[in-house]
Amino acid sequence: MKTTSTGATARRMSPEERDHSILEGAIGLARESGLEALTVRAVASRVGVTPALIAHYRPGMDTFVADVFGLIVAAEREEVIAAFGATGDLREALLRLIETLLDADRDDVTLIWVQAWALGARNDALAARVRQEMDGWQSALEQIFARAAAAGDIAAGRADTAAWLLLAMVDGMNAHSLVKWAPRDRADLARRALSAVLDSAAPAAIPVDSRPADSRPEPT
Amino acid sequence: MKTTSTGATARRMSPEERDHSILEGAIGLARESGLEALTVRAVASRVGVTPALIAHYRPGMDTFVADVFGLIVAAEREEVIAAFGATGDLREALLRLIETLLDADRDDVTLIWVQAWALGARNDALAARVRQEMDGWQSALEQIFARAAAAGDIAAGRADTAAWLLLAMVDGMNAHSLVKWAPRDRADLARRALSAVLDSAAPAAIPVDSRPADSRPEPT
DNA sequence: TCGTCTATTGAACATGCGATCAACAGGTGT
DNA sequence: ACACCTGTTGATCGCATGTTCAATAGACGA
Repeated sequence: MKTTSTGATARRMSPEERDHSILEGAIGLARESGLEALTVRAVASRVGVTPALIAHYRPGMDTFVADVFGLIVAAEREEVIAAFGATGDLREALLRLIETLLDADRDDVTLIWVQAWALGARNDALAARVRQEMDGWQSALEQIFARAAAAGDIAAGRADTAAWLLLAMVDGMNAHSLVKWAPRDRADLARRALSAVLDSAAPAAIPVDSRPADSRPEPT
Repeated sequence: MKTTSTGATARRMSPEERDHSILEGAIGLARESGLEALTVRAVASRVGVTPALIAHYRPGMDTFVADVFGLIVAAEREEVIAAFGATGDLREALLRLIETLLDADRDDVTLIWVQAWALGARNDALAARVRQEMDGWQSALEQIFARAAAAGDIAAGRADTAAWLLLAMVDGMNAHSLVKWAPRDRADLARRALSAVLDSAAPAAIPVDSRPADSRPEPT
Protein backbone atom coordinates (compact mmCIF):
# COMPACT_ATOMS: atom_id res chain seq x y z
CA MET A 1 0.00 0.00 0.00
CA LYS A 2 1.11 3.46 -0.80
CA THR A 3 1.10 6.49 1.39
CA THR A 4 -2.15 8.38 1.52
CA SER A 5 -0.40 11.50 0.36
CA THR A 6 -0.10 12.06 -3.36
CA GLY A 7 3.65 12.00 -3.19
CA ALA A 8 3.76 15.67 -2.38
CA THR A 9 5.73 16.79 0.62
CA ALA A 10 3.62 17.07 3.74
CA ARG A 11 2.81 20.43 5.22
CA ARG A 12 5.54 21.72 7.44
CA MET A 13 4.49 21.78 11.08
CA SER A 14 5.98 22.84 14.36
CA PRO A 15 7.41 19.93 16.31
CA GLU A 16 4.51 20.13 18.76
CA GLU A 17 1.94 20.10 15.99
CA ARG A 18 3.59 17.20 14.22
CA ASP A 19 4.01 15.23 17.40
CA HIS A 20 0.35 15.71 18.12
CA SER A 21 -0.72 14.70 14.64
CA ILE A 22 1.40 11.57 14.83
CA LEU A 23 -0.12 10.62 18.16
CA GLU A 24 -3.60 11.27 16.79
CA GLY A 25 -2.97 9.01 13.84
CA ALA A 26 -1.46 6.29 15.97
CA ILE A 27 -4.36 6.40 18.39
CA GLY A 28 -6.88 6.10 15.60
CA LEU A 29 -4.96 3.26 14.06
CA ALA A 30 -4.69 1.36 17.32
CA ARG A 31 -8.38 1.84 18.01
CA GLU A 32 -9.29 0.40 14.63
CA SER A 33 -6.77 -2.40 14.35
CA GLY A 34 -5.13 -2.95 17.71
CA LEU A 35 -1.66 -2.34 19.05
CA GLU A 36 -0.10 -4.82 16.63
CA ALA A 37 -1.03 -2.50 13.80
CA LEU A 38 1.25 0.20 15.18
CA THR A 39 4.09 -0.06 12.70
CA VAL A 40 6.22 2.84 11.60
CA ARG A 41 4.95 2.59 8.06
CA ALA A 42 1.31 2.20 8.97
CA VAL A 43 1.36 5.25 11.20
CA ALA A 44 3.28 7.20 8.55
CA SER A 45 0.72 6.29 5.92
CA ARG A 46 -2.12 7.27 8.22
CA VAL A 47 -0.62 10.62 9.11
CA GLY A 48 0.39 11.33 5.53
CA VAL A 49 4.09 11.44 6.15
CA THR A 50 7.24 9.47 5.47
CA PRO A 51 8.17 6.54 7.73
CA ALA A 52 11.45 8.29 8.46
CA LEU A 53 9.61 11.15 10.09
CA ILE A 54 7.77 8.82 12.44
CA ALA A 55 11.05 7.23 13.44
CA HIS A 56 12.47 10.73 13.90
CA TYR A 57 9.74 11.80 16.30
CA ARG A 58 9.37 8.46 18.03
CA PRO A 59 12.68 6.61 18.24
CA GLY A 60 11.88 3.16 19.55
CA MET A 61 8.51 1.61 18.90
CA ASP A 62 8.31 0.05 22.37
CA THR A 63 7.86 3.32 24.20
CA PHE A 64 5.71 4.64 21.37
CA VAL A 65 3.30 1.74 21.73
CA ALA A 66 3.32 2.24 25.48
CA ASP A 67 2.42 5.91 25.08
CA VAL A 68 -0.38 5.24 22.62
CA PHE A 69 -1.79 2.54 24.87
CA GLY A 70 -1.68 4.83 27.87
CA LEU A 71 -3.42 7.69 26.10
CA ILE A 72 -6.19 5.49 24.77
CA VAL A 73 -7.07 3.65 27.95
CA ALA A 74 -6.64 6.68 30.19
CA ALA A 75 -9.06 8.66 28.05
CA GLU A 76 -11.53 5.80 28.06
CA ARG A 77 -11.30 5.37 31.80
CA GLU A 78 -11.91 9.03 32.45
CA GLU A 79 -14.86 8.97 30.10
CA VAL A 80 -16.41 5.91 31.74
CA ILE A 81 -15.78 7.12 35.26
CA ALA A 82 -17.13 10.56 34.43
CA ALA A 83 -20.30 9.01 33.05
CA PHE A 84 -20.78 7.20 36.34
CA GLY A 85 -23.89 8.67 37.87
CA ALA A 86 -22.92 9.82 41.32
CA THR A 87 -26.52 10.43 42.26
CA GLY A 88 -29.29 7.99 43.02
CA ASP A 89 -28.82 4.39 44.01
CA LEU A 90 -25.16 3.59 43.76
CA ARG A 91 -25.77 -0.10 43.32
CA GLU A 92 -27.86 0.68 40.26
CA ALA A 93 -25.13 2.96 38.98
CA LEU A 94 -22.54 0.25 39.57
CA LEU A 95 -24.59 -2.18 37.57
CA ARG A 96 -24.76 0.25 34.68
CA LEU A 97 -21.01 0.80 34.95
CA ILE A 98 -20.34 -2.91 34.65
CA GLU A 99 -22.76 -3.20 31.77
CA THR A 100 -20.86 -0.44 30.05
CA LEU A 101 -17.54 -2.17 30.63
CA LEU A 102 -18.93 -5.40 29.20
CA ASP A 103 -20.60 -3.70 26.26
CA ALA A 104 -19.63 -5.06 22.86
CA ASP A 105 -19.15 -1.51 21.64
CA ARG A 106 -15.91 -1.45 23.56
CA ASP A 107 -14.39 -4.41 21.76
CA ASP A 108 -11.75 -2.16 20.27
CA VAL A 109 -10.47 -1.12 23.67
CA THR A 110 -10.70 -4.71 24.85
CA LEU A 111 -8.43 -5.87 22.06
CA ILE A 112 -5.96 -3.18 23.07
CA TRP A 113 -6.01 -4.30 26.69
CA VAL A 114 -5.52 -7.96 25.90
CA GLN A 115 -2.75 -7.23 23.42
CA ALA A 116 -1.14 -5.00 26.03
CA TRP A 117 -1.06 -7.82 28.58
CA ALA A 118 0.45 -10.16 26.02
CA LEU A 119 2.96 -7.67 24.64
CA GLY A 120 3.73 -6.41 28.11
CA ALA A 121 5.34 -9.73 28.90
CA ARG A 122 8.18 -8.68 26.57
CA ASN A 123 7.91 -4.89 26.52
CA ASP A 124 8.86 -3.38 29.84
CA ALA A 125 7.83 0.14 28.97
CA LEU A 126 4.40 -1.08 27.96
CA ALA A 127 4.10 -3.28 31.03
CA ALA A 128 4.87 -0.33 33.27
CA ARG A 129 2.23 1.74 31.55
CA VAL A 130 -0.28 -1.08 31.81
CA ARG A 131 0.31 -1.32 35.54
CA GLN A 132 -0.13 2.42 35.86
CA GLU A 133 -3.46 2.42 34.05
CA MET A 134 -4.64 -0.61 36.00
CA ASP A 135 -3.79 1.20 39.20
CA GLY A 136 -5.98 4.00 37.93
CA TRP A 137 -8.89 1.65 37.45
CA GLN A 138 -8.28 -0.05 40.76
CA SER A 139 -8.34 3.15 42.76
CA ALA A 140 -11.30 4.55 40.84
CA LEU A 141 -13.36 1.44 41.53
CA GLU A 142 -12.20 1.24 45.11
CA GLN A 143 -13.31 4.80 45.63
CA ILE A 144 -16.71 4.05 44.16
CA PHE A 145 -17.16 0.96 46.34
CA ALA A 146 -16.14 2.85 49.45
CA ARG A 147 -18.59 5.62 48.62
CA ALA A 148 -21.42 3.17 47.99
CA ALA A 149 -20.72 1.38 51.23
CA ALA A 150 -20.68 4.64 53.14
CA ALA A 151 -24.00 5.61 51.59
CA GLY A 152 -25.46 2.27 52.62
CA ASP A 153 -26.34 1.32 49.07
CA ILE A 154 -24.25 -1.85 49.26
CA ALA A 155 -23.06 -4.00 52.11
CA ALA A 156 -19.93 -2.68 53.72
CA GLY A 157 -16.90 -4.69 52.77
CA ARG A 158 -13.33 -4.39 51.77
CA ALA A 159 -13.48 -1.99 48.89
CA ASP A 160 -9.99 -2.83 47.63
CA THR A 161 -10.74 -6.53 47.35
CA ALA A 162 -14.02 -5.84 45.63
CA ALA A 163 -12.24 -3.67 43.10
CA TRP A 164 -9.66 -6.36 42.37
CA LEU A 165 -12.28 -9.03 41.91
CA LEU A 166 -14.42 -6.88 39.69
CA LEU A 167 -11.48 -5.87 37.51
CA ALA A 168 -10.45 -9.48 37.09
CA MET A 169 -13.97 -10.57 36.21
CA VAL A 170 -14.59 -7.81 33.72
CA ASP A 171 -11.21 -8.24 32.06
CA GLY A 172 -11.63 -11.98 31.89
CA MET A 173 -15.09 -11.76 30.34
CA ASN A 174 -13.92 -9.20 27.84
CA ALA A 175 -10.95 -11.32 26.87
CA HIS A 176 -13.33 -14.20 26.30
CA SER A 177 -15.50 -12.06 24.10
CA LEU A 178 -12.62 -11.49 21.69
CA VAL A 179 -13.07 -15.04 20.43
CA LYS A 180 -16.86 -14.71 20.61
CA TRP A 181 -17.13 -16.94 23.63
CA ALA A 182 -20.20 -15.36 25.18
CA PRO A 183 -22.32 -17.99 26.84
CA ARG A 184 -25.27 -15.76 27.69
CA ASP A 185 -26.46 -12.21 27.48
CA ARG A 186 -24.14 -9.71 29.02
CA ALA A 187 -26.71 -7.91 31.14
CA ASP A 188 -27.20 -11.07 33.14
CA LEU A 189 -23.45 -11.54 33.38
CA ALA A 190 -23.10 -8.02 34.70
CA ARG A 191 -25.72 -8.60 37.39
CA ARG A 192 -24.10 -11.82 38.56
CA ALA A 193 -20.62 -10.37 38.50
CA LEU A 194 -21.73 -7.47 40.65
CA SER A 195 -23.44 -9.59 43.27
CA ALA A 196 -20.50 -11.98 43.33
CA VAL A 197 -18.13 -9.12 44.01
CA LEU A 198 -20.30 -7.39 46.56
CA ASP A 199 -21.10 -10.54 48.51
CA SER A 200 -17.54 -11.72 48.72
CA ALA A 201 -16.35 -8.28 49.75
CA ALA A 202 -18.39 -8.65 52.92
CA PRO A 203 -16.43 -11.05 55.11
CA ALA A 204 -19.43 -11.62 57.36
CA ALA A 205 -21.27 -13.34 54.53
CA ILE A 206 -18.62 -16.04 54.29
CA PRO A 207 -19.17 -19.09 56.50
CA VAL A 208 -15.63 -19.26 57.82
CA ASP A 209 -16.49 -20.98 61.06
CA SER A 210 -17.41 -24.24 59.44
CA ARG A 211 -14.02 -24.57 57.78
CA PRO A 212 -11.45 -24.90 60.56
CA ALA A 213 -8.11 -25.27 58.80
CA ASP A 214 -8.86 -23.12 55.82
CA SER A 215 -9.83 -19.82 57.33
CA ARG A 216 -7.05 -19.50 59.87
CA PRO A 217 -4.20 -18.02 57.84
CA GLU A 218 -5.23 -14.53 56.83
CA PRO A 219 -2.03 -12.73 55.80
CA THR A 220 -2.34 -9.25 54.42
CA MET B 1 20.61 -17.58 13.62
CA LYS B 2 21.52 -20.83 12.01
CA THR B 3 19.77 -24.14 12.20
CA THR B 4 20.74 -26.34 15.11
CA SER B 5 21.78 -29.07 12.74
CA THR B 6 25.36 -29.04 11.50
CA GLY B 7 24.29 -28.59 7.95
CA ALA B 8 23.91 -32.32 7.52
CA THR B 9 20.64 -33.63 6.19
CA ALA B 10 18.23 -34.59 8.93
CA ARG B 11 17.42 -38.23 9.57
CA ARG B 12 14.72 -39.51 7.29
CA MET B 13 11.51 -40.24 9.14
CA SER B 14 8.11 -41.61 8.31
CA PRO B 15 5.50 -38.88 7.82
CA GLU B 16 3.91 -39.76 11.14
CA GLU B 17 7.22 -39.59 12.97
CA ARG B 18 8.17 -36.31 11.38
CA ASP B 19 4.77 -34.79 11.99
CA HIS B 20 5.03 -35.79 15.61
CA SER B 21 8.53 -34.38 15.99
CA ILE B 22 7.44 -31.09 14.44
CA LEU B 23 4.50 -30.84 16.80
CA GLU B 24 6.75 -31.66 19.73
CA GLY B 25 9.17 -28.94 18.79
CA ALA B 26 6.43 -26.41 18.20
CA ILE B 27 4.82 -27.23 21.53
CA GLY B 28 8.09 -26.79 23.37
CA LEU B 29 8.77 -23.55 21.58
CA ALA B 30 5.34 -22.15 22.34
CA ARG B 31 5.63 -23.14 25.97
CA GLU B 32 8.93 -21.32 26.29
CA SER B 33 8.25 -18.24 24.21
CA GLY B 34 4.56 -18.03 23.48
CA LEU B 35 2.49 -18.43 20.36
CA GLU B 36 4.13 -15.44 18.69
CA ALA B 37 7.37 -17.43 18.59
CA LEU B 38 5.78 -20.02 16.33
CA THR B 39 7.40 -19.08 13.04
CA VAL B 40 8.29 -21.53 10.30
CA ARG B 41 11.97 -20.84 10.76
CA ALA B 42 11.97 -21.03 14.54
CA VAL B 43 10.20 -24.38 14.55
CA ALA B 44 12.51 -25.67 11.82
CA SER B 45 15.56 -24.65 13.81
CA ARG B 46 14.16 -26.28 16.92
CA VAL B 47 13.33 -29.54 15.21
CA GLY B 48 16.59 -29.57 13.27
CA VAL B 49 15.18 -29.44 9.77
CA THR B 50 14.77 -26.95 6.97
CA PRO B 51 12.00 -24.32 7.01
CA ALA B 52 10.73 -25.80 3.78
CA LEU B 53 9.96 -29.06 5.52
CA ILE B 54 7.86 -27.35 8.15
CA ALA B 55 5.92 -25.58 5.45
CA HIS B 56 5.53 -28.90 3.69
CA TYR B 57 4.02 -30.63 6.71
CA ARG B 58 2.06 -27.63 7.92
CA PRO B 59 0.83 -25.49 5.05
CA GLY B 60 -0.64 -22.37 6.61
CA MET B 61 0.60 -21.13 9.94
CA ASP B 62 -2.86 -20.14 11.15
CA THR B 63 -4.13 -23.67 11.53
CA PHE B 64 -0.73 -24.79 12.77
CA VAL B 65 -0.83 -22.27 15.59
CA ALA B 66 -4.38 -23.31 16.36
CA ASP B 67 -3.35 -26.96 16.59
CA VAL B 68 -0.38 -26.26 18.83
CA PHE B 69 -2.51 -24.10 21.08
CA GLY B 70 -5.16 -26.79 21.33
CA LEU B 71 -2.71 -29.53 22.19
CA ILE B 72 -0.99 -27.48 24.88
CA VAL B 73 -4.05 -26.26 26.71
CA ALA B 74 -5.96 -29.52 26.35
CA ALA B 75 -3.07 -31.42 27.91
CA GLU B 76 -2.81 -28.91 30.69
CA ARG B 77 -6.51 -29.00 31.39
CA GLU B 78 -6.56 -32.77 31.59
CA GLU B 79 -3.59 -32.70 33.91
CA VAL B 80 -5.14 -30.12 36.22
CA ILE B 81 -8.54 -31.77 36.25
CA ALA B 82 -7.01 -35.18 36.83
CA ALA B 83 -5.07 -33.82 39.80
CA PHE B 84 -8.33 -32.60 41.27
CA GLY B 85 -8.87 -34.65 44.36
CA ALA B 86 -12.29 -36.18 44.05
CA THR B 87 -12.23 -37.39 47.60
CA GLY B 88 -12.59 -35.45 50.82
CA ASP B 89 -14.01 -31.99 51.12
CA LEU B 90 -14.79 -30.72 47.68
CA ARG B 91 -14.61 -27.10 48.74
CA GLU B 92 -11.07 -27.68 49.92
CA ALA B 93 -10.26 -29.38 46.64
CA LEU B 94 -11.79 -26.50 44.73
CA LEU B 95 -9.64 -24.05 46.60
CA ARG B 96 -6.53 -26.02 45.73
CA LEU B 97 -7.66 -26.14 42.12
CA ILE B 98 -7.97 -22.37 41.97
CA GLU B 99 -4.63 -21.94 43.68
CA THR B 100 -3.13 -24.17 41.04
CA LEU B 101 -4.71 -22.16 38.24
CA LEU B 102 -3.37 -18.93 39.73
CA ASP B 103 0.06 -20.37 40.42
CA ALA B 104 2.94 -18.42 38.91
CA ASP B 105 4.41 -21.68 37.64
CA ARG B 106 1.77 -21.61 34.95
CA ASP B 107 2.77 -18.27 33.52
CA ASP B 108 3.83 -19.96 30.30
CA VAL B 109 0.36 -21.33 29.71
CA THR B 110 -1.14 -18.01 30.72
CA LEU B 111 0.85 -16.19 28.07
CA ILE B 112 -0.41 -18.69 25.53
CA TRP B 113 -4.01 -18.14 26.56
CA VAL B 114 -3.80 -14.37 26.46
CA GLN B 115 -2.01 -14.40 23.14
CA ALA B 116 -4.66 -16.79 21.85
CA TRP B 117 -7.46 -14.40 22.76
CA ALA B 118 -5.64 -11.54 21.07
CA LEU B 119 -4.63 -13.49 17.98
CA GLY B 120 -8.02 -15.15 17.84
CA ALA B 121 -9.55 -11.82 16.95
CA ARG B 122 -7.87 -12.18 13.54
CA ASN B 123 -7.32 -15.93 13.23
CA ASP B 124 -10.59 -17.79 12.82
CA ALA B 125 -9.09 -21.24 13.11
CA LEU B 126 -7.42 -20.28 16.36
CA ALA B 127 -10.56 -18.62 17.68
CA ALA B 128 -12.57 -21.76 17.02
CA ARG B 129 -10.02 -23.84 18.87
CA VAL B 130 -9.98 -21.40 21.75
CA ARG B 131 -13.75 -21.65 22.06
CA GLN B 132 -13.51 -25.41 22.01
CA GLU B 133 -10.96 -25.54 24.80
CA MET B 134 -12.89 -23.00 26.83
CA ASP B 135 -15.97 -25.15 26.47
CA GLY B 136 -13.88 -27.96 27.88
CA TRP B 137 -12.96 -25.92 30.92
CA GLN B 138 -16.50 -24.67 31.35
CA SER B 139 -18.04 -28.12 31.38
CA ALA B 140 -15.32 -29.57 33.59
CA LEU B 141 -15.81 -26.85 36.18
CA GLU B 142 -19.58 -27.05 35.92
CA GLN B 143 -19.38 -30.75 36.59
CA ILE B 144 -17.22 -30.19 39.64
CA PHE B 145 -19.56 -27.55 41.00
CA ALA B 146 -22.57 -29.75 40.46
CA ARG B 147 -20.86 -32.63 42.20
CA ALA B 148 -19.84 -30.46 45.14
CA ALA B 149 -23.34 -29.10 45.50
CA ALA B 150 -24.83 -32.58 45.39
CA ALA B 151 -22.40 -33.71 48.08
CA GLY B 152 -23.40 -30.78 50.23
CA ASP B 153 -19.86 -29.41 50.39
CA ILE B 154 -20.95 -26.09 48.93
CA ALA B 155 -24.21 -24.28 48.77
CA ALA B 156 -26.38 -25.43 45.93
CA GLY B 157 -26.47 -22.96 43.10
CA ARG B 158 -26.37 -22.69 39.39
CA ALA B 159 -23.26 -24.61 38.49
CA ASP B 160 -23.01 -23.20 34.99
CA THR B 161 -22.99 -19.61 36.19
CA ALA B 162 -20.44 -20.40 38.85
CA ALA B 163 -18.18 -21.95 36.22
CA TRP B 164 -18.44 -18.89 34.00
CA LEU B 165 -17.68 -16.51 36.79
CA LEU B 166 -14.75 -18.54 38.01
CA LEU B 167 -13.26 -18.85 34.55
CA ALA B 168 -13.53 -15.12 33.98
CA MET B 169 -11.94 -14.32 37.34
CA VAL B 170 -9.07 -16.74 36.96
CA ASP B 171 -8.37 -15.68 33.39
CA GLY B 172 -8.52 -12.02 34.32
CA MET B 173 -6.17 -12.43 37.25
CA ASN B 174 -3.73 -14.43 35.17
CA ALA B 175 -3.78 -11.85 32.41
CA HIS B 176 -3.00 -9.22 35.00
CA SER B 177 -0.09 -11.25 36.26
CA LEU B 178 1.58 -11.11 32.85
CA VAL B 179 2.50 -7.50 33.52
CA LYS B 180 3.30 -8.28 37.16
CA TRP B 181 0.20 -6.58 38.45
CA ALA B 182 -0.36 -8.73 41.50
CA PRO B 183 -1.82 -6.66 44.30
CA ARG B 184 -1.70 -9.34 46.97
CA ASP B 185 -0.67 -12.90 47.56
CA ARG B 186 -2.39 -15.33 45.32
CA ALA B 187 -3.58 -17.71 48.00
CA ASP B 188 -5.75 -14.98 49.41
CA LEU B 189 -6.97 -14.10 45.94
CA ALA B 190 -7.92 -17.71 45.38
CA ARG B 191 -9.93 -17.89 48.58
CA ARG B 192 -11.81 -14.69 47.81
CA ALA B 193 -12.46 -15.67 44.23
CA LEU B 194 -13.90 -18.96 45.34
CA SER B 195 -16.25 -17.47 47.91
CA ALA B 196 -17.32 -14.80 45.45
CA VAL B 197 -18.25 -17.44 42.93
CA LEU B 198 -19.94 -19.76 45.35
CA ASP B 199 -21.94 -17.05 47.07
CA SER B 200 -23.23 -15.55 43.88
CA ALA B 201 -24.09 -18.96 42.51
CA ALA B 202 -26.39 -19.49 45.45
CA PRO B 203 -29.50 -17.43 44.74
CA ALA B 204 -30.53 -17.47 48.40
CA ALA B 205 -27.49 -15.40 49.33
CA ILE B 206 -28.50 -12.57 47.04
CA PRO B 207 -30.82 -9.80 48.25
CA VAL B 208 -34.12 -10.96 46.88
CA ASP B 209 -35.62 -7.72 45.69
CA SER B 210 -32.78 -6.99 43.32
CA ARG B 211 -33.29 -10.00 41.10
CA PRO B 212 -36.87 -10.40 39.98
CA ALA B 213 -35.81 -11.38 36.47
CA ASP B 214 -33.72 -14.22 37.76
CA SER B 215 -36.42 -16.81 37.92
CA ARG B 216 -37.51 -16.10 34.40
CA PRO B 217 -36.05 -18.31 31.68
CA GLU B 218 -32.88 -16.76 30.35
CA PRO B 219 -32.53 -16.08 26.64
CA THR B 220 -29.66 -17.74 24.87
C1' DT C 1 14.54 39.72 -1.11
C1' DC C 2 17.87 36.81 0.58
C1' DG C 3 19.76 33.48 3.89
C1' DT C 4 19.40 30.57 7.55
C1' DC C 5 17.29 27.01 10.05
C1' DT C 6 15.11 22.73 10.38
C1' DA C 7 11.11 19.88 9.28
C1' DT C 8 10.84 16.53 5.93
C1' DT C 9 12.15 13.43 2.41
C1' DG C 10 14.16 9.45 -0.39
C1' DA C 11 16.90 5.76 -0.43
C1' DA C 12 19.08 2.29 1.46
C1' DC C 13 20.44 -1.42 4.95
C1' DA C 14 19.83 -5.50 7.65
C1' DT C 15 16.61 -8.56 9.24
C1' DG C 16 12.54 -11.22 9.47
C1' DC C 17 8.34 -13.47 7.68
C1' DG C 18 5.48 -17.24 4.82
C1' DA C 19 5.54 -19.58 0.68
C1' DT C 20 7.08 -22.20 -3.57
C1' DC C 21 9.58 -25.65 -6.43
C1' DA C 22 13.06 -28.08 -8.84
C1' DA C 23 16.66 -30.92 -7.38
C1' DC C 24 18.79 -34.15 -4.24
C1' DA C 25 19.55 -38.30 -1.30
C1' DG C 26 18.53 -41.91 1.75
C1' DG C 27 15.76 -45.85 2.73
C1' DT C 28 13.13 -49.87 0.76
C1' DG C 29 11.87 -53.53 -2.09
C1' DT C 30 13.28 -56.33 -5.68
C1' DA D 1 23.31 -54.27 -6.68
C1' DC D 2 20.07 -51.68 -8.78
C1' DA D 3 16.08 -48.63 -9.22
C1' DC D 4 12.20 -46.69 -7.49
C1' DC D 5 9.93 -43.79 -4.11
C1' DT D 6 9.59 -39.93 -1.35
C1' DG D 7 11.34 -37.35 2.65
C1' DT D 8 14.30 -33.49 2.53
C1' DT D 9 16.99 -29.75 0.95
C1' DG D 10 18.67 -25.22 -1.08
C1' DA D 11 17.61 -21.35 -3.34
C1' DT D 12 14.65 -17.81 -4.13
C1' DC D 13 10.53 -14.86 -4.35
C1' DG D 14 7.70 -11.01 -2.46
C1' DC D 15 6.69 -8.56 1.24
C1' DA D 16 7.11 -6.33 5.87
C1' DT D 17 9.59 -4.73 9.80
C1' DG D 18 12.72 -0.90 12.41
C1' DT D 19 16.50 2.16 11.71
C1' DT D 20 19.85 5.35 9.67
C1' DC D 21 21.55 9.50 7.06
C1' DA D 22 22.68 12.67 3.53
C1' DA D 23 19.96 15.64 0.81
C1' DT D 24 16.00 18.62 0.09
C1' DA D 25 12.51 22.20 0.52
C1' DG D 26 9.63 25.27 2.92
C1' DA D 27 8.98 28.88 6.46
C1' DC D 28 10.64 32.63 9.01
C1' DG D 29 13.72 36.51 10.44
C1' DA D 30 16.90 40.05 8.87
